[in-house]
Amino acid sequence: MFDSLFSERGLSLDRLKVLLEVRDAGSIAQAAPGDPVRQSQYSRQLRELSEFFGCEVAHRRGKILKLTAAGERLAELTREQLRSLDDFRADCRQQNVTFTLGAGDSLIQWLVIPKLGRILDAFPGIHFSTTNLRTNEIVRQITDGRLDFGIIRENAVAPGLKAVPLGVVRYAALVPGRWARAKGGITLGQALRERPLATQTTDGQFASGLRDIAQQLGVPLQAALSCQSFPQTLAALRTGRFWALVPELATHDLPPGSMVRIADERLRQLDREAMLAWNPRLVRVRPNAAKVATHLQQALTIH
Amino acid sequence: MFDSLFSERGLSLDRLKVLLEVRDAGSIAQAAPGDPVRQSQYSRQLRELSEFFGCEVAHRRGKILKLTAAGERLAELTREQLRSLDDFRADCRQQNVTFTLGAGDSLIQWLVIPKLGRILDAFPGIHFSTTNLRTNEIVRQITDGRLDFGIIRENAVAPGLKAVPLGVVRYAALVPGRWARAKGGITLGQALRERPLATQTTDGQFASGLRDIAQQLGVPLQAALSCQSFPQTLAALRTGRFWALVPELATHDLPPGSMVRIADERLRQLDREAMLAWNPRLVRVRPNAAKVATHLQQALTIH
DNA sequence: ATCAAACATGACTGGGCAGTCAGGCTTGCT
DNA sequence: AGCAAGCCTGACTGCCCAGTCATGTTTGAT
Repeated sequence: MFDSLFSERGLSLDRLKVLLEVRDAGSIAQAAPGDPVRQSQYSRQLRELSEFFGCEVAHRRGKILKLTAAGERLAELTREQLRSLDDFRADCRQQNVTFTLGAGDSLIQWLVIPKLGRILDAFPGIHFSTTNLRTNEIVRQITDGRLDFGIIRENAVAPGLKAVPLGVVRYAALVPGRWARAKGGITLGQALRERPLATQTTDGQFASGLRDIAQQLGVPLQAALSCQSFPQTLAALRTGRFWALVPELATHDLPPGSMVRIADERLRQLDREAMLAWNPRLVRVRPNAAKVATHLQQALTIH
Repeated sequence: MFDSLFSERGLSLDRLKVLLEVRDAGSIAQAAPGDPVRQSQYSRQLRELSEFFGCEVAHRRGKILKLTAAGERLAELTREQLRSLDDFRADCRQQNVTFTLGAGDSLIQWLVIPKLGRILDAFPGIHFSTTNLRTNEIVRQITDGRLDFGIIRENAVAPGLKAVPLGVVRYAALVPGRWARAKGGITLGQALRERPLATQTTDGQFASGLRDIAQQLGVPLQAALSCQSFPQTLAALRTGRFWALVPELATHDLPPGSMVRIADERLRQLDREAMLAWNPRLVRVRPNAAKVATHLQQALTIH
């Protein structure tokens, strides 16, 4: 199909553009004012178009070159085509101002959303859509292009993906302030043994780490309240009836002094390195994607 | 205008055509069946289109590549554009099956028209349009592209034009048969001195040559009937009341024996070399023009 | 687990073309 | 006649890209 258009040389978008420029300017000289070099190139390119289409697109009338009727038609046809391509490209770029970002629910709530304001300030017209996903699903969707960015664990980065570190996500063990004041303090072991625990149970790696800690303390792990997300555990904590383990980032949401933090080095076992990941194709295909990635890394870095 | 389409690489008609081929075939593998070399090229070109437009035009779904919605739109847009260009080109070629040929009236009547049948047989679909013009006007119109071919004098060929010889146009002095039979023959001098002459007076060079001959014979030149064209002089000859000088080619139009030819070597001074001329751009721009030129030369050659 | 199909990517080559340089020709004005 | 503007053409260079070679990765079927 359309093979005859490609079996001969002489047709190119550049040449068609020159035809359009000459038509709009009125002559080669006016299309390339004071530039004999471009003037000679334009002359040649118009001739090549004439030879390709088998009709003159312009002819000399005195000193001045004028487009023929056929040349005028070709120029208008070209204008429509270049406009369509330009509009299509602009449309792509318009639609592609929304970047999608997947992360765990708590990271979205306490890391991403608080910082997105700064990112949007830096990129007027850019939008984000966040998606609450598990790490393995994030990896899958980034790989096949359904997700632009994701925050995943360091050890989940797949080959082929680009990832940069965001820092360490830490967890804090909090108990209601009045519990701690009544007893003059409470240890992690005491809390696990004696107090009702509200904990997030859907994150396999977190749950596994918590089991390890309980085992090290020789204490059975029994959640009084199993929650699906850390925001839910924080809500439980606020009732004053439970203690909880929550991301360090979430502690900023609590009134100062309302909770007391249990200090225990074993909690470091729950720490995880968070990475911002994306598909390298993204930055090749999408305008601004590389800059957005850079800004995301800066803004989302955990201190 | 449209500068952004040309300031970045990655857009070309070839690539757009590949997109269309992949869309119509359903996959790269089907667009390039059993051809890993073209398969890898197509893959690359689709990626370059994606990078240029800032959106994926295709994505991998399992083993198979599928065009995205954007890719489908771009493919359809491409189809329209290539069709427009193809139609425009076909239209040019359709319209440009008419070649224009200018010559003197007598040459058109006695040389061109009788031979055009053979030319048209060789080029089905080709048309001619003849125009009665003077040599200098023929030269002018060929030069600025308003005329495709012309039959001109050898000494009128302008630099820049292409010309091939057609042979010598000769002129014959004919008198009504009964005049010659009554006197037992008649010389050119006698005819000029004693008999009413019908002659063509608009061709400067011919008239000038005739004056020269009369002067050589010491006879005043007085045309009894001044005609604008040789067909008119032939008509006058047919009345039996005039003798005339007409192109040798025209004698084939007369009934055998109706006229008697005056033999005189001085008539050779009226001979002229006829050339078929055209603008070299014609054969570059117009399909078939080179072949048509060749056939014209062969068909119109004077023996 | 193995294999073939489908696609992707690195690297290289040669041709085409944009861009450039130099100079010439034609036209129109003075 | 002389000159400048507008256009044309030969020739050259370097870059881009189509085309190619080789190989790798992913996916789906067996």
